[in-house]
Amino acid sequence: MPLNYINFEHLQLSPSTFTTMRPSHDSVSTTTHIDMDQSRILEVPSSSSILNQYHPQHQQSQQQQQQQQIHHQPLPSIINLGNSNVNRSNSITSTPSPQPTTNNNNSSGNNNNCNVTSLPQSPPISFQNIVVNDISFNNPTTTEQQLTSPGHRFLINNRLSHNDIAAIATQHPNLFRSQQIQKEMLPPIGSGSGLELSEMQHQHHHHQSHNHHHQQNHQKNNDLKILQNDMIKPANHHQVLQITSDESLTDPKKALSSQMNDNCQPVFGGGGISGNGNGNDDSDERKKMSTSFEDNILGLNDSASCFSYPYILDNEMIDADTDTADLAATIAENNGGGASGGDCNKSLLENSASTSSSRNYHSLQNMRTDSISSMDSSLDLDKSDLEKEGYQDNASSHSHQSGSGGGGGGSNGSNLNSSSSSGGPPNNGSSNGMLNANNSNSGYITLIPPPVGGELCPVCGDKVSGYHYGLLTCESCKGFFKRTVQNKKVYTCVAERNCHIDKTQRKRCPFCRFNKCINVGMKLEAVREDRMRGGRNKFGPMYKRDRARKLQIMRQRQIALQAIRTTIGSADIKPGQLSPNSYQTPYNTINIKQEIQIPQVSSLTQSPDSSPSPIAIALGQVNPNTTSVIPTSLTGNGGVSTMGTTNTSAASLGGIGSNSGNGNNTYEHDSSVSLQHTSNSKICYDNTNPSSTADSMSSEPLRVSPMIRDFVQTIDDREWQAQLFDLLQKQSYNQVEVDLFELMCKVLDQNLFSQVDWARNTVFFKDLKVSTFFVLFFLTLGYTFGSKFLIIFKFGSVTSV
DNA sequence: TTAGCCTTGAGC
DNA sequence: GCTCAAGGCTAA
Repeated sequence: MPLNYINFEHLQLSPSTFTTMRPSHDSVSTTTHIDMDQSRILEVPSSSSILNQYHPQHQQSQQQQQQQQIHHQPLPSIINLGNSNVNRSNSITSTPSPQPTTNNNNSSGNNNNCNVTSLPQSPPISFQNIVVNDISFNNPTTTEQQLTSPGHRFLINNRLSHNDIAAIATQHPNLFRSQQIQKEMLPPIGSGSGLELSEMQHQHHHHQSHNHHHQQNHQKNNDLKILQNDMIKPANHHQVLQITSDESLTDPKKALSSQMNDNCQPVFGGGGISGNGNGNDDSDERKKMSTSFEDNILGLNDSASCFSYPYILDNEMIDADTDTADLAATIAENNGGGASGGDCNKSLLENSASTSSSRNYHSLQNMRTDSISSMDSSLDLDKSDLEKEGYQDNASSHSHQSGSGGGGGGSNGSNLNSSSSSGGPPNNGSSNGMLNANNSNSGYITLIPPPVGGELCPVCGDKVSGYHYGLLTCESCKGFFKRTVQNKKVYTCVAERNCHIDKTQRKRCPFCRFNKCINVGMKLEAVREDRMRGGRNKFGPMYKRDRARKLQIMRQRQIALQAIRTTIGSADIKPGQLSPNSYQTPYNTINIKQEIQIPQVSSLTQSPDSSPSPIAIALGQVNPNTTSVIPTSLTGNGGVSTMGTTNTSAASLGGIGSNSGNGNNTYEHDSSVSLQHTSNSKICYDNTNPSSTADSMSSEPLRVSPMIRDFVQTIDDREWQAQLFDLLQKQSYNQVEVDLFELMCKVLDQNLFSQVDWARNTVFFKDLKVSTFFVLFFLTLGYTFGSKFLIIFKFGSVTSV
């Protein structure tokens, strides 16, 4: 029996949609209007919101007044798009949280996370929630309708605590060479970049009826509505929504430039909202679930029926991300290729959050070269391979074993979860989750899997209990998400909608919690409209691939790390020298950790691991609002031009510079953000048009941080430098923030696998057993790459090498 | 309302 | 038959 899903595609706007729950306390509330004609978000007192709904003229009048009031304001962050399907004569009204009137630090652990808080003029950096704008893609076939789908912005919860950052700054001064950056890197307690969701408008769509069961359980709740448009209210009092021009819609770079302006804040306003009177009879008004990317491409289309739902979120972009990742995985698998580098063992990081399911994979895909492919194919182990070597997919078996008797030994002793669960730091050596160098006769290299139980919920940091609604979450967030969606609950944040959500505070602000759920990738459509129990849904294959992907990524990274270890010698690198004491993890904890903690981020062309890291953001490499690379320029010779700074968000974030010193930035080349324009049923992907990337790359100046620049400049190997440049160019085009360590790992991986591939096919090695081959190879590699490793560790603030 | 545990059932 | 991600139940 097909499962039924909530369909977010077809929404109807009705007065009831705009009914909202008022805050429990008496506070000032405002209403955000999105005037699709004027491309503005306006805020008026909420008391008029309903009136506006029934009296458009009144609303229009108010809008005009508001516009007059705010016209003097410089255009702030421009992010969102309306849906072309929406009758633009309709003004959409939402009731955001009350405007703060008093100052109350609410994210430092006090018990009231929703106290009214004043809005700072320039919100400080928060590493709790970072708005990441998704990257658009250059697809000339994208229709306007597709392009006017929700703006694709994301929040990533990188979960670097303030203490983390402080520790990093202390122990890795090289990462914080700029005093300004250091200053910015230490966010004031209680600060937080708000999170805002882009939303879209939908028209009510005629429903398709589907036969289904369990209709008796439908909850026909016409009163409770989730006004996710609450989320769209910018932190700034006078945010302006701008419907991006057609030009910007079709050109991600121009879209970017249209979205950035001098008043960029860590929080952006959202776009249009959708409403649904929800007067639908669920039994009759079934809707065909929107065709997801996976449905179209991967043939996973379920004949799901859905009911309309009053809130529209950016879930489809998350779908797109995941699905794209799936596609990428599929393509890679079909090509016999895999990925280089990849994730590290998550359980190394006791405090890490859950892993992005596909993030690293994408980066690996970007890294892949032909020379890697053959090697990848040899390393591309499927689940059966892993199990053959003693690995078990603990996501499914919850059994963690080291294979082949290597590592820490025993059936469970070597997995990192054991060390993690014991409260102590992970073991060093082969049992610490890195590659187990035990080369069995089969040629497989034993790896130690990342236990699901060791991962943390990306929403609250609690223990993950499994895949729930699209990603690994804890049981409580699963239930919370389910209750919210099923019951169409309306939440209101009485603070700034950027409440910190963790295990201890997750109850305090359901609005922000749900917001976070959405932004980390929980999928609304995974909640069954018909409440049917049991069974599987369409995400099953995605979960499966995600697991396999993680295993593969982890494995490849471990191989690379093992190469480093073999080359340099593990005795020379002590974990304590490589990571903050607070984590006691080997290798570059900072980057690995951040990489792990960044949850699913939607992307079509960018790799998920391209999400800006907190370090990078703090370093000014990216604009957390826009995923933009701070527009320093790197030429092929490593030249940098840092132009004048302005009061852009980048500058406010300690950015190195901007591309314009006139204070009137257009960010013409700072093409970090564009809206990922999709619609539920018409998702446009450009995976088949690599030329567009190449074309743009050739004309696009390279923008990287000074640290990256220095790194590249330091390399004396021209070939290697060229490779780096190529990578930077690709990532720059793809709006990918270039993380230093990630970059180094990628290059290292690329070189490693290239050399492995080369060596494997040489007359000297090809007849050797795999195990023997690796031993000899790594010895050779150590000689060849020695200097490069030194460079890497030098830049990784490892001074003892 | 939350969150831990239980039941269910499609997919393998 | 097993897995596991859905929804349901219920004590707190």
